[in-house]
Amino acid sequence: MTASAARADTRISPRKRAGNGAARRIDADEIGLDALVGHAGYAVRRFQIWIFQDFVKTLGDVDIRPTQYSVLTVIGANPGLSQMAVAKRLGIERARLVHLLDSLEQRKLVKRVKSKADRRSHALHLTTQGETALAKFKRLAAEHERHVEAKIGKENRERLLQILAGFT
Amino acid sequence: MTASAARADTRISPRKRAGNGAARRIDADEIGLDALVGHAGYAVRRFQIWIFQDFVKTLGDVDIRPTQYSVLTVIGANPGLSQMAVAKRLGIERARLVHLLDSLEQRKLVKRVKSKADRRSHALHLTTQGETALAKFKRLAAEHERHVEAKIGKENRERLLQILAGFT
DNA sequence: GAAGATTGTTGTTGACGACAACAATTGTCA
DNA sequence: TGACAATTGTTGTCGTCAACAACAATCTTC
Repeated sequence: MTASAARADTRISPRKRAGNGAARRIDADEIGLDALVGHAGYAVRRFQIWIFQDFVKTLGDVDIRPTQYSVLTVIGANPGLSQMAVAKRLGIERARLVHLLDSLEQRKLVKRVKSKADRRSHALHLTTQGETALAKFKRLAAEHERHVEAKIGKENRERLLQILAGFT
Repeated sequence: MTASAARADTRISPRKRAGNGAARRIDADEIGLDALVGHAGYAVRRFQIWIFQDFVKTLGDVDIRPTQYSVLTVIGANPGLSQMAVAKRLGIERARLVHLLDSLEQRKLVKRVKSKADRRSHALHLTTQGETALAKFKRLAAEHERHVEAKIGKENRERLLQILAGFT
């Protein structure tokens, strides 16, 4: 590929010409993205930021972040799992999970039970307090999910989940 | 919502029962996620991690990360933009953009030109070297995009871009 | 001309992914 | 059985990234 062939994508958009010294004020929404549009990664990143912020805001009162929620959900659905198993399932490094569990255990939502079968590992359980708390978190998470629906549309959300089902 | 109603989602899956002391070995792919499946944010996060890693790997030889690529693309398509304009357009904090541009300027891909019109701001331009480099980056990014197609399917990728078009 | 807003910069904080090293324990296999 | 390799939880470091806060220089507005 030659430089002139590349220049076809790189050429500045015709509707403006800022020049070297900057001329007039330019709004963010009139700046061309060119090749950036059409990149799945960029769209996904922006969407991920939006969805993340809405989750944090919606679960703000209970002070639960997405990763913490995923850990609680998996433990709640599979009591007795080891830290390794949870980390593998969620794609979290086991080193990172240590701090997450430290925090959740400090808040009395999770407890680490020394495993009889394998004395290296811990069996993870929700506390009673953790179970009732998780129930509340799930209600708030469902509310957040409705925000997503309102943003991209009900059918689009379901289609999205279907497309990305292989990554869960 | 009562606690018993919540327990319906929280109940452990019937096909295993780890108990409190851990019993047999459990593979990661047989751990139930329950409510986590059906959360758009979780699926998007996992997908975003995958796509990010593939981008970094595919553009590994030229040592360009997704954010750097987006900055170069926007500057290439809109020469003369201020740092504020680029930051706003890409949803990056202007404080963060400073370091990104420091790195790109050090690699002689971008130059900050003192603006005549507004002496507070810098007009951003690609260097000649930066333009030819960006052309190569775009070829590699296109290759990455083909990886995405191979992963989720051509039509699913296009559908995804369509659904998320509002966030770009 | 004074007051307020904007731009680029520096710094801090915290979440997060990646990696390396370590002790305790378990598994393997010669 | 005993030596060696693998696993588990932990600690630590490093770099990326979002979110703030503060600041000097400059522009805008009245």
